[in-house]
Amino acid sequence: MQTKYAIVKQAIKSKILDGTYEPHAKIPSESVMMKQFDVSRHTVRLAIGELVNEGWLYREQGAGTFCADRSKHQLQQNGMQNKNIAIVTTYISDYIFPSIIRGAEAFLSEHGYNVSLFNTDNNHEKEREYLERIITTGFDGAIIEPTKSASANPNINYYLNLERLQIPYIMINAYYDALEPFRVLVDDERGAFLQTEHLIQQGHRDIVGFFKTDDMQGTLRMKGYLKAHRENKVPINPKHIVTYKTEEKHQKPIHELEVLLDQADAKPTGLVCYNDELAIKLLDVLRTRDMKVPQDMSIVGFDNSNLAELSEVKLTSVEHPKAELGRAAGKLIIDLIESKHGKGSGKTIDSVVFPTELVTRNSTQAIGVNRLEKI
Amino acid sequence: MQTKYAIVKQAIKSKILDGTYEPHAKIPSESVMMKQFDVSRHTVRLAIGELVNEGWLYREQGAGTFCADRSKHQLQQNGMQNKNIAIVTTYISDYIFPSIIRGAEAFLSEHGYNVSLFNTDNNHEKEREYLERIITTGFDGAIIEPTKSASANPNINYYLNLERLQIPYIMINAYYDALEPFRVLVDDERGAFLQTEHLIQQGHRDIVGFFKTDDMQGTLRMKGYLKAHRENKVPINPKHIVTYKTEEKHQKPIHELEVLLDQADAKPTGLVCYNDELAIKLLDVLRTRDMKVPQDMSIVGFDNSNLAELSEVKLTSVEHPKAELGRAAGKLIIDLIESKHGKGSGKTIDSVVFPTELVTRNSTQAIGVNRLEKI
DNA sequence: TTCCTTGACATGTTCGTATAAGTTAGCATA
DNA sequence: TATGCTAACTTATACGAACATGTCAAGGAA
Repeated sequence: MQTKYAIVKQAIKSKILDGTYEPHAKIPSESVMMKQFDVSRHTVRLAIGELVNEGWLYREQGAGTFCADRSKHQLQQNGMQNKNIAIVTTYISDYIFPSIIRGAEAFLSEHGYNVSLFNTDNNHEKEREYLERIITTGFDGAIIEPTKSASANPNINYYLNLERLQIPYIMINAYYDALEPFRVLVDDERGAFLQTEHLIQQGHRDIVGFFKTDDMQGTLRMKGYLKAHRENKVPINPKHIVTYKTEEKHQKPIHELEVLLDQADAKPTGLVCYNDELAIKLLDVLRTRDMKVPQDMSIVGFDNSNLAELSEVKLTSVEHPKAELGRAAGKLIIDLIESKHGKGSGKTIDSVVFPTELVTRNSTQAIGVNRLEKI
Repeated sequence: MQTKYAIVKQAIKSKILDGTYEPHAKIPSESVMMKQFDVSRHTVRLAIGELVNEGWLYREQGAGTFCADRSKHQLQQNGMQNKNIAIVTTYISDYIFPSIIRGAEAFLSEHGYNVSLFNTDNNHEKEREYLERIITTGFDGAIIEPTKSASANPNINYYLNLERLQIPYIMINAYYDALEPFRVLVDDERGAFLQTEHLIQQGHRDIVGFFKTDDMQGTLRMKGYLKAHRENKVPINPKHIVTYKTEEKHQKPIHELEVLLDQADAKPTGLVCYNDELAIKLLDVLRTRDMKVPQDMSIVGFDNSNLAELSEVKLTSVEHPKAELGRAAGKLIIDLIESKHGKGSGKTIDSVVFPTELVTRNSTQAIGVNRLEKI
């Protein structure tokens, strides 16, 4: 879509889908749109004309153009009679996401639902596009991993419109606080608390924490890291907190670690990592400097992914239920859909928070042992 | 009807109905009509535009406007409401499959298709269940990774039924020979040939090949392994071919390697692996025996997955296009769907075979170096 | 109060013009 | 003969202007 009329058309359609224009409400006149979009009337008419043809709007000469009421026809118009559920995630092919999706797919398939996948690349624009598609295609429910969950979401109207249209949705891994959605999560704060306390109990004092802070998980994990220090009365060196955004994940943490290793004072002896993916990357940095893990440095990962056991250094990590989380999400969305139809009215439906526990392997070591070996 | 564009519209419609304009015949160009009816081009376009919307005509930029074939119009109304494509794979969450799916999802999403996922767990029963679902739900096309592609498929009737119902499908990674489907593949035989020849050229003679032989890829890769020996006139020790089935992948190859390492004669110096996943597992076996890679043993993987660079030993491996393969599959199925509706009738549609190449890293070494270091 | 006029504003129709982009046939080149 | 390029023709997009026609509510006339 790069033509002007297509842009105008999309803008109008979006406002219909996110509920700005309610059924039978009048939309701005052609001349108003002309100024708004800075295009000629012809272009506006072309855009509106197509939307009228597609049934989104209707015109009344002399009165204006109005939003059509699609709710009555929606069921018949869209051919998907069967049970369909959309899964919207940030990165379907990376890291632990395939396992989560697999868990949900398995459960939903068993119960006769088709699963459609949408990948946002952590991009709000794409998220919006897919929410539009979910509304127009007539899905029965959606499992959504929020995009950039630490910041406010510009698509909040779409979620509210989902509620108005009675399409159940749940969020996994994180959620937008303002919506208070049903959700399936891991106890991230507690997980990071365990990561950090594990190192503190082994005598580490200079512990660097690496956190991706554009999503909710990262900020909660940072909170857990801080809490572990506070409760154990270990002072925190502000330099030892490294935050980064998704776009920076390939460079910034690596660079920051190298800076920290180069400095003379308060050299870190332990690393708390946002996830295993990062831990493996940092491991590579240490390898190039001939630092041995765990003798010279302890590392704790998060998610207990398959990466944790692949390398010669098996990572101590925090368990992430992955497939079970996916299953739980599948179960929750089905419960919501069926309770909507009054089938399982007796059930209590609740969000799920998985507890976390530490899986100890050989990437961490008490700091005393470290010293003994050096002597 | 007294407006000018209505008069023009009616005049054109009459000529369609009385047969002056036959189906697929070109109608006079806009500029000709301008003169004929003595109206502006805009008026002509308005008249034609409405007829296009009503399905009487279709326009092709650069070529002209043509009379539609109304006889086929009814078919389209039944099937084509939403654009839905099914992807059926053996293991959606493991290894390189997420990347392949991601590639296909990206391409299909860009082109307005919804992607539904089905996971067979390499199980014919499940495959059958999903094929039924694809037929009954009314998908527009399917991308299928065949289950146990080395053996005959009990669901062949379902595939034939797809053809009868004119639901296009393609196969990826492997295919059932009897069906001769459109397909997107990697040149597996050539890939394994490169793996093996690489070791032979470095002086290795006792090369063990590990192949999963319940799918087509494994049998083709074994063929490439044999061919490389034959063409380079290196005799093959039958003990040095290890075959296994999917269910055995966690035990049998590991066990067989240990047996081979324990025996006295013809000790292997190189390992050709079915894929990187196996290579990493075998690497762990060598670690427990304190054998060093590549000094004591050379290993070649297949697929150039992300596993290849994670460990301290970076794997030499054969490139697998993964995401590009997914994209190509997406493109192929869209071409098939659209050619069915007569849109891109001119295109030539063909299966795709990606060439393979070896990516050399430090898991392989010339055998001469090996001996020198030992002395 | 009721009815009618009227002006503001909405969409509907029609003209004109310009540039962009895709298709095709035929010409020129190898 | 085959290939590549160009020119001519087609529809696609976009701007601007003018006038027609239908709606509606405010305000004056009956």
